[in-house]
Amino acid sequence: MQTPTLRDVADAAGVHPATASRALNPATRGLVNADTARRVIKVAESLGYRPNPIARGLKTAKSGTVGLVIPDLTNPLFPPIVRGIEDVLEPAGYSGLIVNTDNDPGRERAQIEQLRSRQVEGLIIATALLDHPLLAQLRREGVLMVMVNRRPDGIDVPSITPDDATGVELAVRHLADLGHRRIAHLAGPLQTSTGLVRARAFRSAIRDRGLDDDPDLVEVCTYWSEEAGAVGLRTLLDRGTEFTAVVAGNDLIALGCYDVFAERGIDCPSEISVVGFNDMPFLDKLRPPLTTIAIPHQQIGAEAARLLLDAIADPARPARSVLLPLSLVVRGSTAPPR
Amino acid sequence: MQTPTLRDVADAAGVHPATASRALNPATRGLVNADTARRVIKVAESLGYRPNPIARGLKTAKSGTVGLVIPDLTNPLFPPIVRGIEDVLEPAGYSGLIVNTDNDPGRERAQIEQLRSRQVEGLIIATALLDHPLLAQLRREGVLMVMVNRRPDGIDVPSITPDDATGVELAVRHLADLGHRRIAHLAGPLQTSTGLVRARAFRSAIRDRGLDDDPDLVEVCTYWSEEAGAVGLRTLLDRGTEFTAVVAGNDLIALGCYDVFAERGIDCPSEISVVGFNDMPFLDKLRPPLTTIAIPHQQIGAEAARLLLDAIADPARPARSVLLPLSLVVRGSTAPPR
DNA sequence: CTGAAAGCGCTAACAA
DNA sequence: TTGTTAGCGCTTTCAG
Repeated sequence: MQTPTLRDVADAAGVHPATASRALNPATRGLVNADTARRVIKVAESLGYRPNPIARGLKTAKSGTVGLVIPDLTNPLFPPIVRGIEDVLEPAGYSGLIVNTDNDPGRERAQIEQLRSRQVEGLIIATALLDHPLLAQLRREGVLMVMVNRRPDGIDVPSITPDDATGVELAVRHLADLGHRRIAHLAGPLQTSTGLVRARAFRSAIRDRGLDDDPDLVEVCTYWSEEAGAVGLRTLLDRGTEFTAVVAGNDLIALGCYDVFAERGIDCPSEISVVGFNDMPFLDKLRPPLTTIAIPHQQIGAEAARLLLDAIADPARPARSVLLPLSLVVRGSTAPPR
Repeated sequence: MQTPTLRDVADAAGVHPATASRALNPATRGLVNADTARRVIKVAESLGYRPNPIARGLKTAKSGTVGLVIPDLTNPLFPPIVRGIEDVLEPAGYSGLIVNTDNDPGRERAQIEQLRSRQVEGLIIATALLDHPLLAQLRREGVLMVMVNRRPDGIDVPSITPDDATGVELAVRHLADLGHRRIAHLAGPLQTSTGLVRARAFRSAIRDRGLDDDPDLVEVCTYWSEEAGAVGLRTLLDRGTEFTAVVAGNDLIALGCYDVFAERGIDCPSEISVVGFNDMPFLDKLRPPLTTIAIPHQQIGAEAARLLLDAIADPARPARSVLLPLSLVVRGSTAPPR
């Protein structure tokens, strides 16, 4: 026999399907005679009954799924976020549908379309969403959304982002405490909100501490990649500006610095200290282990899921946004200047 | 107006919903007058009609989803696999529902239960599934499955696994070619099929090439972890057995070796060469960059998804199993013995 | 080639 | 407290 339906349970328990439905649903169980309920539940168990959420969804217009829109699961940034999301979705009876957009606006659009047709109840969006109009349109159509890692400006969507400014501040303070006065910044692309926020935070952290605020100490990388980081550091070095430490826009950019160190025979940390950003896995295995700012990715995911679940429960509730605190992880790539 | 239904389209096109359904479904479009079909399609487009897979699923008993059962998305092994899976699922109109089991048999059982109630059409299983009976039961109940990274013995389920034996062979050959004669093996836990297969392959590769086949050269690690790898190497070293190279059960174990090298002032590769297994991300950033065996994780995922899709299309087709070839990535941790 | 009718499994009024 | 009825959006016989 195939998996039993509600009808089978009802028949076996000698009640009407509607009664069985009420008995089996904790929310409506109160409407049913306790004995009957018990009996129905027992029968359901013995039959191995499993409710069919699809059928339920058809009726209630709730699918019990949410869409997770990420650029690329292969980017080490995202697995912990997704894990955090799943961890709160699951106990709530929800499942996440993951799509990878590779940051291609066309795919993004198509994938979101897909998700919507699958009747997801909301979207957790971790992509850059270059196609800003899409965001606005989704909002207009009443699609529930939470943005991760990115605060959409000019549009009222709940978001959950790391407190990048304070993170940069942490890095600068750490270096200043070690005695560095001339600290460089290899910024990420300024079109990305992260790149911009961090670069701005860097300048103000430098100024706040009265360190050398020299525009030549900032170099903008064209991508968030090792290659771009290497290019950036080379430019900085070739410019002849003096500096004893660099705050990298993220860990990948810091990794690019390592390449340049090897290539030019520069010793880290004795000649140049480096601080990364993100705390990717295995950074502690590098020589030297990379000092970096840790982002609580999993919590970010968890928080995002909570926000979305809240929005689903009460769509009218105003959009909250959360800023998550970061922490400094001191390893071997930073030391006092010599 | 809410998202339009098939009825809306039919009304607007002046046809019966059934006709609209036929026109919109490529598979049944032939049953309909070409002109009518065109008209319906046009109307559907202009209305922004999106079919509701849930409703369709209710009727056809197909959900368009498959379950992905993995231990922990946070383990760098799995993201590429999942990505590979998604990449073939998506164009086929399927979505993957991911669950993390943390290798807890109870959770695994519950999660699979969950997936089944969500009417997944099949399961891609990447966990150890310690609870072997569960596997057998699922088979018995006709659940379509594909195993990843693990060949279930004694049970007829399609699987897609890396060709570990040849991988180990590759590593041993590489070291032998460099001139090593006494090669050690830090095996992964022998209760895991991977650990066992690799350890066996090691012995036979050694014998095949006429190298020193000394049981003292093999040490079994209790986990697939750095810590266990470090412990293993220390044991090997303390035993006093001579060796100039080690084949690690996986990259994490190799990383553990790096720790011991640092701790005992051993130079790699001049004193001891190391080969890892897996080619995790960022291995090229280590000092020295780790030579390792690369597993085509993404292809594994893609292949697994294809297998499952095939099984869904034709459940009667006999279980195929695929062995994927590995490759050697030579980096800086291997050199001729001195 | 198209329409009518029924039903997938479940839930939500409404009535009894 | 329980049963009746209807219907979510779609597909699929079966007629016409």
